[in-house]
Amino acid sequence: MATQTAAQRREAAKAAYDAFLACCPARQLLDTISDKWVTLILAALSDGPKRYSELSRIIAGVSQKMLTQSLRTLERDGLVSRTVTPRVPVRVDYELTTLGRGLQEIMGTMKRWAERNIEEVHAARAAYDTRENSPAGRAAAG
Amino acid sequence: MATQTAAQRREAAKAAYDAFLACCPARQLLDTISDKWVTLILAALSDGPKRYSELSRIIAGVSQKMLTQSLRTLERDGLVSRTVTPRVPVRVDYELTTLGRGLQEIMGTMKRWAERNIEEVHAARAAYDTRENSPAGRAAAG
DNA sequence: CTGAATCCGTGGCGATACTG
DNA sequence: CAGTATCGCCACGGATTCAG
Repeated sequence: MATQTAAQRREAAKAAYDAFLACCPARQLLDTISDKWVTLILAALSDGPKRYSELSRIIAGVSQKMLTQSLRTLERDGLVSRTVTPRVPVRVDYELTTLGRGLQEIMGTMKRWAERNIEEVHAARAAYDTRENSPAGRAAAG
Repeated sequence: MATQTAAQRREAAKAAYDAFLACCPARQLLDTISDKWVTLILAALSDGPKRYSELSRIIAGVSQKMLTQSLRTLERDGLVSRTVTPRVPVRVDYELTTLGRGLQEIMGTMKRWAERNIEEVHAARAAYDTRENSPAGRAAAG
């Protein structure tokens, strides 16, 4: 019998859960597109290839580090392609792959749902924030 | 004109971008569902209402803090409803709202896409990781 | 022009202890 | 049972600097 069932069992369950999540395709997808810069890069590339400096200018608020890092991840995942043209100042173009365009369609679906339902969410937030100050609001009915 | 065009212009652009993103419905949606625990809670509630302790047990790896915090956010956004039954030990049930079920459908769409395409992503990663060690791989064609 | 490497501040998250 | 409050860690992102 384990001397420390409580803490250790919980830890084991957590580890199992993490392992499950690490393998979960949906989780991996979310980890990708939940990145702020990734979504902006995909959007910026939606109307054709762009150079590194173009992306940097279009996305504006992004740091070099995050732009490069995000592009690397996207390239590694096969969502964008990277083309180097070795001129005097080197030129690098990034372009969506077929897989990347497929991902954009998913994001388009999400975008449409969000735009249809965001007002309801905002209304719910407003109602919640109002209710939190009134005492009887959160009491329940038996 | 401005003595510090470079840094300040960049800062202004960043602020404008942040403001835009703060209003972007798709961004808000992603901020919600990109949360690890939120997705698990929504999944756990997909087959009917659950009590706080049930959720805590089902999700296993979650801390009380994050479970409560995530549930509060979901409630505030109108995605789950919270019902308090004031017995001797208080009882609280959480249930998906109509809006929450709508969100689940979106997540189902994402899940299906992820499962269909995850192998291609993994293949791309494997190819990338292999290529990064070979010298000629990332050199370009002019 | 494109990118790698480094330092460092911030905040999210988990663990713990306490309450009604 | 269902939270709330507090603290510490550390991963993430930004700014900066160096390089090909």
